[in-house]
Order: sequence, then structure tokens, then C-alpha cells
Amino acid sequence: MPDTPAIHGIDNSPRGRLLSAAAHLFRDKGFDRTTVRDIAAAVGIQSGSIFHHFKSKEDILFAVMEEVIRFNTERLRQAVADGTTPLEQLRNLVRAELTATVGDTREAMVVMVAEWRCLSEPKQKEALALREIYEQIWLDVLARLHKAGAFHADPFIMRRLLTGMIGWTPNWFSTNRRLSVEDLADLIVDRVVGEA
Amino acid sequence: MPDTPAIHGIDNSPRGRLLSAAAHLFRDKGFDRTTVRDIAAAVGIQSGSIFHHFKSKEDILFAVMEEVIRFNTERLRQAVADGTTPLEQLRNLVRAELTATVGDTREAMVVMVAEWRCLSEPKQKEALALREIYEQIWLDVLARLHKAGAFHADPFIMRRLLTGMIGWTPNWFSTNRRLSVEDLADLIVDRVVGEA
DNA sequence: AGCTACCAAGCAAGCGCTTGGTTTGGCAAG
DNA sequence: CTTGCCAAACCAAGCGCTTGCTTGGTAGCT
Repeated sequence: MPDTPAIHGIDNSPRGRLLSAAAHLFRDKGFDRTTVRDIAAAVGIQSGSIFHHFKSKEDILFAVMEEVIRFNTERLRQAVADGTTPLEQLRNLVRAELTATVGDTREAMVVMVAEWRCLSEPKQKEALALREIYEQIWLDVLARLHKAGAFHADPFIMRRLLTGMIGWTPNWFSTNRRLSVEDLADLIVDRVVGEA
Repeated sequence: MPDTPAIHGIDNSPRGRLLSAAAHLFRDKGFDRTTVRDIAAAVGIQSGSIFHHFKSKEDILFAVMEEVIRFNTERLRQAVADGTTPLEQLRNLVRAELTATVGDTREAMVVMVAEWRCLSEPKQKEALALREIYEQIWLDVLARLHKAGAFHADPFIMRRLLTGMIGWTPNWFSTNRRLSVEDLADLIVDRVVGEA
């Protein structure tokens, strides 16, 4: 029974193992190019048996996204709670999202942005609702910083630029290199509050 | 015969019209979810007739990418040539890539980053070679700026952050809003050379 | 004649998912 | 300790449909 490294925040029930394997495959080959037979083989069962745990292939994708959003929303909340000043909170947020993006939930995070449109419209809306809660945490901290005069640009746009910077990191950042997540976080924070 | 808006740098021969339609569909639904029947219908021919112009569906995707890289590489070259100082060149580069990304080659650019892995490995390498020429233009200007002390961070990493910021814009930037491409470009340039 | 562009029809393969039945582990009654 | 039972987990087989692509032929222009 071949298996794939688990994703943080997902248990190792049969269902959980399917989710981790699916996330790994979805990231590797994309949702459409991954067959239910691939997923089944990755956890060592028959393809039909998958539908005992999920009612459709799309449901697997949605479950991956839902789990990773919920888990990382909680992580963001903790990051804000752990900071005393807005600047410190921003740094914690960047570190948290970086950890999610290139660290323990990397595969699921990549899947979430890349395979978004593979969801049916109702499921997209469901996921979007969860996503908005996540984004609001960012916007609150950025708005506070902006009010304090830490940067001039529109907080909404600043968040978009941050989303881009952080969201692209899986395409180049490697954990076993010189640059640590903390250093990269500092570098990104500097893009917001000055100090070229 | 329904048709789709052409993409800058692609002629309107039968082949060119197929490319524009394909790029539009690929962006909309993704490569895998787009069938050759969809593409054929978009230009008003039968699905089989596509294979008179391209020898496979993958070839269409590759052609879209190749055309858009070549076209925009030339655009970057012009941007550098039009600037007298490194800072001016950077601003021109950002404007150029923004124009490519949210402007006249938007659909093809989005397809290029999103559907990369739908190419077979040999085709990926071919595309990568073209992409490296494109990237080198950026790195040259950034290295010059860095040497002049305009920013402290590693130029390679700075390029990655820029790629993220600019590459994410199609997901939120709208041409008919208050923020112009030029203003956004200035905002992004400030993320590189300071001035929060 | 010959070339480009196309049509009409369909094949072989792969897909998501269904179906009916089998194994497995836990647990309470006898 | 055994027995009977149930639900969860899984298997083996395959159905119906869609897919990329092929084939053999035709229309129109030069």
C-alpha cells in the first residue's frame, strides 16, 4: 500500500488518507488529469471504493480545499493573537501564510488556487465564503497599519500584491536553501512598510 | 461563425483565429476541460478539421504559449530600449508586463502560467528555453539597479516577488476602474525601490 | 492539376461512477 | 469463550459516455 506524506490538519482515517493522496496528485498533475483510479492506487484500494467515502470526484477536491482553508484560517487567527503591535501582526501573518504555502499544507494550498475553476459554481461559492473570512483577517491588520501611516497605498491593493508575492513562492522557494521562511517573510514585510 | 476577440501578436489566418479562440477557451475552462469540439465550434468548423492546422491538441496549447512569449519578449526589449536610466527601464518593464498580463495578451498570458503542466516534458523544455530569454531581460535591469544601490535584496528574489505581484493581477485588476495600469506600475515599482 | 481548407462519420481508449456482493473488526448475548 | 450480528470498508466487473484523433472524400481557388 503506497502512501503519500500527510498534510497538516488532515487526520489519517481512510478518508483523510484519501484526501492527502488526492491533494498530492492534484498538485502534481492537476485535477482533470488525475483519475479516480490514480487516487485509489495511491492508497491501495480499488477505484470504485472511493465512492464509499466521497460521492463524487469533485467532492474530494472540495474537501481538500475546505480542510485547508479552515486549518489555515485558524492559523492566521493565532498569528494575529500572537502579535502585540500591528507591524508584528503583519510579520506573523506573512510567516503564517508562507508556512502554509511552502510548508506543511503546501500541496493543498497550491491545489486551492490552481484548481479553483474545477469546482461547480455552487461549490465555488461555498469555498469563496470561507475564503472571505480568511481574507478579512488580513484586511483588518493591513487597515490598522495603513491608518497608523506605515504605508500609503490602498490596503486592498496591498493585500493583492501580497497574495501574489506569497502565492507564487511554491514555484521557486525551496526549504533546504539558504533563505529561511523567516528571512523571506521579513523581506516581504519590507515590501509593505518601506526599507528597500 | 461565432468568434472571439483576437490576441495581440496573432494574425487572423485560419490558424491564427484558432489560436485566439483556443486561448480564450483555455483561460475560461482550462486546457483539459476544453475539448477540440469546443475550439472548432468557436471558429465555426468541424472538430476534425482542426487537425489540418495542428497535429495535436497539445500543439495548439504550445503554439499559444510560443506566440505570446515571443511577442512579449520583443515588447520587453523595446521597454528597456525606451528607458535611459535603470529606474526608468524598470518602470517600463513593469508597465510592459502589466500590459501583457491584463491587457492585449491577457488570455494567453494567463494560459501560459496556469496550463504549463499540460505540456509534455519535451514541449515544456522548449517553452522554458524561450521563457529564460524573457527572464534574462528582467534580471539584467534588476542587477543594474541593485548594483546602483536602489535596493538591497537579491535581484533574483526580487524578480520572483515581482513575478508574483504582476502574475496575480488578472485575478483582480479591472481595466475600467479608477486605478490605471500606469498607476499600478508605479505602485509596484515602489515595492522595489522603497517609498512606502 | 494541385493546393488549401474543410466536412461527415466514426473508432479506440479512457473516463467517472454504479452495482451487487465480500471481507473485516468490534461487541454484546448466550 | 463462543456465537451471531452489524456497519464500515472494500472488491470485481463493467456500463454509458466523452474524448482526441483518423479516415476518405469534396469544394473552391489559382
